[in-house]
This record gives sequence, structure tokens and C-alpha cells, in this order.
Amino acid sequence: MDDPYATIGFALKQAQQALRTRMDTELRQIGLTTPQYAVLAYLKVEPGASNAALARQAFITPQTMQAILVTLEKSGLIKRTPHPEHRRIQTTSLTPSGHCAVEAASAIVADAEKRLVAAAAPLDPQLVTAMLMRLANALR
Amino acid sequence: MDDPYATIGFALKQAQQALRTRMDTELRQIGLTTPQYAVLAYLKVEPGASNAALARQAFITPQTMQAILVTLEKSGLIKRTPHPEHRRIQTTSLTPSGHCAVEAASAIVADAEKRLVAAAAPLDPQLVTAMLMRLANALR
DNA sequence: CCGATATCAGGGGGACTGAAATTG
DNA sequence: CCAATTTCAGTCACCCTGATATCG
Repeated sequence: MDDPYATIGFALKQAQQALRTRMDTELRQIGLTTPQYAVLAYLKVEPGASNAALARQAFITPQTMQAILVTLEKSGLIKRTPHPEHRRIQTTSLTPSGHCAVEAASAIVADAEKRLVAAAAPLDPQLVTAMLMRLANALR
Repeated sequence: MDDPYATIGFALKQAQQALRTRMDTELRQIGLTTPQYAVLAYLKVEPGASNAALARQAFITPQTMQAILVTLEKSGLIKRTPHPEHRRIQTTSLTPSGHCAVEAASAIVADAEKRLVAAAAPLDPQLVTAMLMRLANALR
């Protein structure tokens, strides 16, 4: 391993860090962090998800997700209500204000995605996405 | 943007997070974190780099890099000596123990990289690396 | 009793901004 | 005086482990 900077691992880290930094900077204008946006975006598609389910989806511990949800609930972007049948479970969903935030964030995220797609050329974006998913799965 | 999970951005995040989690877990056995390893690996190739130079290379602030270097110096993995001509500048280099740590870490990192290369197939690893660098540059 | 869920408590590494001192 | 470097101080979101309580 002569040059560690010519590896997929390092390039992956730098690309993701650039994305994270950019998104954090832009999303701060509407009071969101990148992980917070990720949760909100998932809740838009899958309303009613539990803390544990959200943690599994994001590959983090339930305790970490719990902290994120507490912050989002304090901000009034989500509401958490006990599950009708399993009262131990808290179902999570977006508030109207939460929907608003996701809407505002989507413009920012779409712009970043557009840059990524352009930079991936001439590779097909879908092919790149599929390849990245294979990378993630290969490490678990 | 109907399904945010079919985007390059999300796939990039998940792939890097999987890599980060795996490397953190494995590197902890030799007392290193991923960012710490990155610094050590860079110092092996470019001995004598300054704090500011390291920060620029990693795209983080000098203050953040400073904290990482302080920890590494306390651990005895690096030594910092004033620059012979510009006494304000601290040149950084690996100690023998630091070289040892990089050596031990390289086996771990090489294993992860091998998995990545395999998962990237049938795409050429060098092509993937180059594409990821383009992604990073497109976001700055 | 066990498994899954939720939550409290504590800690740590990494990232930022702001501000100050030094040096060339 | 200015620019670059280093460093101190403070803050924060994130992620972890451990422990506890509650359901089904």
C-alpha cells in the first residue's frame, strides 16, 4: 500500500465529508443538521416508524436515534404517540411544521444531488448508486 | 424527488458510514480512530507536515486538526518540532511507535479496501476512485 | 423468563466559531 | 500593517456503552 490516497476507502471518505459539510452548511439556514434531515425524509416516506426501526434503518444505536428524536420533538418537527396496540412502542410522524422543513430542505438536497450526478458522468447515476450500495453491504 | 433512498447522496452516506463503523471497530483494537489513522498515514507519506497543511489536506479547520494532533502527541505516536527556518511552524512526524501503529493498522485497512474493490466489481477500482474524487470536488 | 422497546446517565472524539499570540 | 500559523476557550451534534424499566 504505497499511496493510501489512491484507494476507494479514502476517496469515499473525502466525497462523503464534502457532501456532509456542504449539506450541514446549507441546512443550517433552516435549522437542520444532515442526520436530522435524513430522519425527516425517512418519516415522510414511512410515517409511524418507531425509534428502534429508525435506528436500524440508519445503522446507529437506538440511544443515538433517541437523542436525535428528542431534539426534533423539542423543535416541533415530529410528534411521537404511543402505538395503539403495543403501548411500549412510540410511533413517530411529521408535524405540519416538519413537513414544511422537509419541503424546504428538499431544494437544498436536490441541488447537491444534481452536482453529484453531473460529477459522476459519464457513469450512469443509477449504476453509481447501485455500486455504492454494494460497497455498504460488503462491509457489514 | 420521490424516493430519497435511490440517490447518490444517500448511498454515499451509507457506504461511508459502513466503512467508518467497520474501521473504527477494528482500529479500536490498536487504540486508533479513523481520523487519527488518516493523519498517521498521511504523515508516513509526507513527514514534517505542519498543522495547517494537515488541516487543509483533510478539509477541516486548523483548530480541529490541532485537537487530533494533541491527542496523538499525548499517545506518543507523533512528535512535533519547530520548523528550522519558520519557528512559528510546528513540523509533525511519526515516532517509532507511530510507525508501528500505522504498520498494524495497514493490515486492517487493506482488508477493508479489498472488500470495497470486490464489491465495486465489475467496475474498475481506479475508475471508481477517480469518480469519487470528482464527486468530492463538485461539492466544494 | 425472554426478547424487543424505550429511556436515563455518562463519556468521548470530532467538528465548528471566536479570539489571541507569534512570526515573517 | 498584514497574512499565515498556532493555540486556548467554549459549544454542539453525534455516536457509543451501561443500566433500567416496560411491555408482549
